[in-house]
Amino acid sequence: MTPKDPPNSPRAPAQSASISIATVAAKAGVSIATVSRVLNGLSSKFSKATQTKVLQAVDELGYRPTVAARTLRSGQSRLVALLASNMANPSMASIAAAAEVALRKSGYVMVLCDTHDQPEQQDEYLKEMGSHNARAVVMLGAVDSPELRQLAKSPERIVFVNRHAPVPIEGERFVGIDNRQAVLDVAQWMHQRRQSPMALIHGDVRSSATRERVDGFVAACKSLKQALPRSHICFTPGVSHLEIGYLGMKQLMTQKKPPLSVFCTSDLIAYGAHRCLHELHPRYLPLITLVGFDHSPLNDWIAPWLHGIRVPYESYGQAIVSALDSDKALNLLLPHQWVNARTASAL
Amino acid sequence: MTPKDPPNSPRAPAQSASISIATVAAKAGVSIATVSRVLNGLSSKFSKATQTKVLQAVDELGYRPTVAARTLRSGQSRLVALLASNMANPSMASIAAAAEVALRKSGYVMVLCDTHDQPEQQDEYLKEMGSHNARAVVMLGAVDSPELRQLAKSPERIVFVNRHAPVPIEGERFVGIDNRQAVLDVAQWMHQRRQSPMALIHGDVRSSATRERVDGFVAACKSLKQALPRSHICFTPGVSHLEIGYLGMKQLMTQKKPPLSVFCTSDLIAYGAHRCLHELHPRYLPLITLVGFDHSPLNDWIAPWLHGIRVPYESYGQAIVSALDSDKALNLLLPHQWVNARTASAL
DNA sequence: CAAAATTAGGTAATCGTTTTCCTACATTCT
DNA sequence: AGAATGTAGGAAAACGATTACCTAATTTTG
Repeated sequence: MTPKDPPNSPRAPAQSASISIATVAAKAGVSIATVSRVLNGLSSKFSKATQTKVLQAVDELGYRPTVAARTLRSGQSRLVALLASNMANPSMASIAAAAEVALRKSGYVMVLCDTHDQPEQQDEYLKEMGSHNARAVVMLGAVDSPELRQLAKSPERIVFVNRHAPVPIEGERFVGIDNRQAVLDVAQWMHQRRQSPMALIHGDVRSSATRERVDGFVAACKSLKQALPRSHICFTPGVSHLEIGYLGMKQLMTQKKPPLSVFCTSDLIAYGAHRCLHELHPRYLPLITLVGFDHSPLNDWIAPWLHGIRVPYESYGQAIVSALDSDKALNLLLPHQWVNARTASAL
Repeated sequence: MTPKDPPNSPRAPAQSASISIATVAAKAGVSIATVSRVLNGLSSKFSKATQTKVLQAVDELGYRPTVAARTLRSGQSRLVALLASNMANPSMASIAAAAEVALRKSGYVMVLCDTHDQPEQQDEYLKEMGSHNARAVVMLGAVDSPELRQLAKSPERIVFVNRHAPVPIEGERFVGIDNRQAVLDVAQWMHQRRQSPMALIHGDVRSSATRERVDGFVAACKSLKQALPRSHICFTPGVSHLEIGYLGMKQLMTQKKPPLSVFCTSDLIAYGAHRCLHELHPRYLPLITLVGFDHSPLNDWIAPWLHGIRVPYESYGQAIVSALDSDKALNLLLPHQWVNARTASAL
């Protein structure tokens, strides 16, 4: 037997005098349970005097509850995962930034994940968040996947942003804008300018947001009796939005009558279209009106030639929190806004 | 005594058949401890046969360990916090995206926090991450604060990116580029073009990265015998980089001899300078060479007129992980690159 | 004024892991 | 052959909170 106990008993890994709820309880002269109740605001369970004592002890010790213990016991955490389909897109980054601030203000902690629009990645993250007991998942561009369908059974734990759920789910919490109204605004504005022919370059319609914009724009043109031939609707699958814009514009310029105004379903597409004109058809640059969709704050600085719909990304944060805390289905459509280009001619 | 036990024992809150390590142990016919050992790769503690049994049970049940329990017991988590000083800056967003991918690949989970460059916010986040037992904190633009000094005592738990620690700390893990060499490259390039006079618009020098760029550029000019009068060095405190650029350029254009080439210590500053020229002095636009610093991928599309240093943000992710896993101080300087503007004249 | 209800707070079980002891063989060394 | 070492795995003690249950004192009610 070796009962000799060396002076340094390295039982705790590296626990430098970690203060737990027990420390607080001892200092305040109450039980652990009482401390917990005070901290969780379980009123009618403690007196004013006790509360003061406890809070003072907490303050003096600089105590903060261990998240892991709380999560383990209660089965709930303050973690909220934001699954974005593509963080390279500035509009997603804007939403992520806004969400982070708003979630933080409501006491949540945001975990950022980039799914790259791939179901496998998305599932991996969803599982991961499950084992973290995440309070909820904010889907910023969801794709269909097994885990998502599984999770959809508790819709209060998902918020869909911009893009609707890939399969209809009951009790969906949604945050976005009224795409159909927005593209109607666009079509009317373009129609009034009488810059025919018009054209459309769009992204992948598997995204509900893009689908709404495309369908809505086509329908609006029809109802305005504004021509929009098939040849003037462009989409290139499998490439980035920037390239979709570039290739789309390139194709449009081969038409007999090149368009005088082009609606792009995202700003990135419009950037691409602009680059194409700039590189290949600089003389057309001042003649062709480009209309985008998103209008990130950076546009004013680096794309002053771009008209478009401004999506109020800065208010998405609060909206996401509202959707999260809602106890029933919610379809939160935030107000969009038409924005004229700052410079008349293309830069 | 009340030994009557009603059929429904609602002890567990809402635990819909949650499978724990015990479930796996039962299914595999081994003890809980063994399952844990297999899962954690504690070899020489189980046989090949047992391993197979356990892994099969895990697979069949789709078991995933509860993170909270693991964290609580071991005192360590896989959480890594990324504290960014300003997520609205695209270069920060790039780094965040790259870091997320690399951290994920190494089994970490990234939590994103925006400190807005404020010490109080930073401290709040640092405390929060403490109570989450975060494995480490990645400081993307640190400011001095009490908690940071506290945390600096365990330097293996911090990685500084781009901006060095506000106070010198022993064993600092750093990831960035060689700013002095980069601005030397810039100065030489500008000098060779003989587009005098030259000017400099810079950001807040409280950031070590900016300070290195400013000092380095001034020193390089001196050693090249290239004039750079005081009046051609601009900085406006308290506003965004975009505005720093705008106001700086505006001021420069009031000089007797306006500069023909301007170095901006960040791309955003260059954007601002460009907007100023475009709005107020369009005729100078083709004459003045703008040089930026960062060169986000978007530049090729929307700022083809901009020269500058390309910072390899996409490789920051791996570098951050290396710094994190390093057992000693580390100063990781990634290779930068000079990039010419894609278009000769300003767009 | 007795019964009922409310308030205040302590005790101990519990969440799901990891990890420290053990024990029991099997193998290798002297 | 006996001792030492190594391998395989079980039992049970943590980790630090939350919360169900209980008791006792106080207040309200009929």
